[in-house]
Amino acid sequence: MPGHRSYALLCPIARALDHVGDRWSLLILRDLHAGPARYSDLMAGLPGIAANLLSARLVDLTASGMVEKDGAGRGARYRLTDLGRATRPILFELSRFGARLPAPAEPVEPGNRRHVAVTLAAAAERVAPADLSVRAEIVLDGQPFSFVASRGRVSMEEGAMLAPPLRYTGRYDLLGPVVAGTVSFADHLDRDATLESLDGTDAAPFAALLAEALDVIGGRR
Amino acid sequence: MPGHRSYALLCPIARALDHVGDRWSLLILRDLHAGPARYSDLMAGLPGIAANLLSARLVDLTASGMVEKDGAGRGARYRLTDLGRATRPILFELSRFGARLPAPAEPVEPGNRRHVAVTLAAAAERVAPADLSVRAEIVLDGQPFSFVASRGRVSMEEGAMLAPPLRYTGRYDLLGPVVAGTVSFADHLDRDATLESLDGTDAAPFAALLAEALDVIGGRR
DNA sequence: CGGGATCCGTTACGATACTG
DNA sequence: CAGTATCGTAACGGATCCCG
Repeated sequence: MPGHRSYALLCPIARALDHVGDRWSLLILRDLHAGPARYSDLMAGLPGIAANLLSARLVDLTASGMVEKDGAGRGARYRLTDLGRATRPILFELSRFGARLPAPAEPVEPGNRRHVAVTLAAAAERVAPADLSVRAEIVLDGQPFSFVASRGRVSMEEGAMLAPPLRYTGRYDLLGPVVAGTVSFADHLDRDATLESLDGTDAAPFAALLAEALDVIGGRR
Repeated sequence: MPGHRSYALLCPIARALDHVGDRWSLLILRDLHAGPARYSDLMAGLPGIAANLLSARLVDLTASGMVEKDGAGRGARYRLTDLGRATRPILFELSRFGARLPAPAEPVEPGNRRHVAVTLAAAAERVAPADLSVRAEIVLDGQPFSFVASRGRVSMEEGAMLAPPLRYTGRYDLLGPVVAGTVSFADHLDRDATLESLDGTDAAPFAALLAEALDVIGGRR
């Protein structure tokens, strides 16, 4: 709510946009869905944002009760509250819609891969069987995430996993054709990525879950 | 894409926001989900928007392929394309999130009730059995909508229905407590609204669908 | 050096007035 | 009725500076 430029309508959509509709707000939330982050982590994931804007948005989101600040000074971290986590379906649907749109001519490279976490976790949760339990590390362009599915819930947070049973290693840009449906996930695993079992666990259920999640993102399920 | 201030990122969320993230864009789409509308209809549903902004947004949304213009001059109408209709899940999730937030102190009254259509239709579709067929007129604050559920799909468009089998008549503001869960839908029908069968059709399935849809909006399902 | 705050030129927004 | 034109104001974006 910067400068109190509010829609002030009865409609819940307008109310939501009063809190998350400002420029950068949803992208900041997107990054925070990958776990707590420092100011500079967020800067790295949001190419083009001005420092004052990031500050202002973090203040706004905190005032709205969606973000909390842990600590102060050098090691301060921002994390989502429960209300902030409730934005996941919004981000997920934005992601599905965005997948239908043509890619921009000159994409800027973000400095990290945090942005994939929301989309992939939410998509996987749409198709995860309630009786499936998976722990796996996902490494994208060298950046590790810990992926956990359990009782129909899926989370994906930035950071290496302790003793992961499974590990997917690949490049973010090579997932694009899989999402678009022009390359099958099986072919992707053959040619462009690796999926290893580190303790003998069967990798097939995890692979199937990823394949279905990418179908969801691509709008094929 | 006003002034081409684009996020230009690889992330599909950023790509989506490049097309629908500008101020007013999602609220314009929201109104158009209730059916084609003239310029002045949209102005009435968007209190506070400036005329030049509405013009500019309609141009942007048309350029993005989400909106089409029918006719020219006095009777021109704007309508959603298939791509524009694909924004419904985004609006629906925004609506569910907005329902969790405190209502603004001084809500401005919009000049029409078009904004309810997306939310109610999307919510009803979440719970509509595939074998349920319902045609009903919904009149909110005197404004009629035609509500149709069939084969698991639900639509709700502004405008009176031809020979409706059922008719719900009520006030928008009195639905708030039902969404919030403080008043049951049954009590709402008893005290605050009317539900009539105009040709002997059983109103119960329609009532049950509405009740469940309001639960969905309120986050209880 | 990370985590911001300050300053300033540019861009978008919002209100009103005006035109076909 | 359906917009366009104008203009003051507010927000954004980049750079620089400050503070621990």
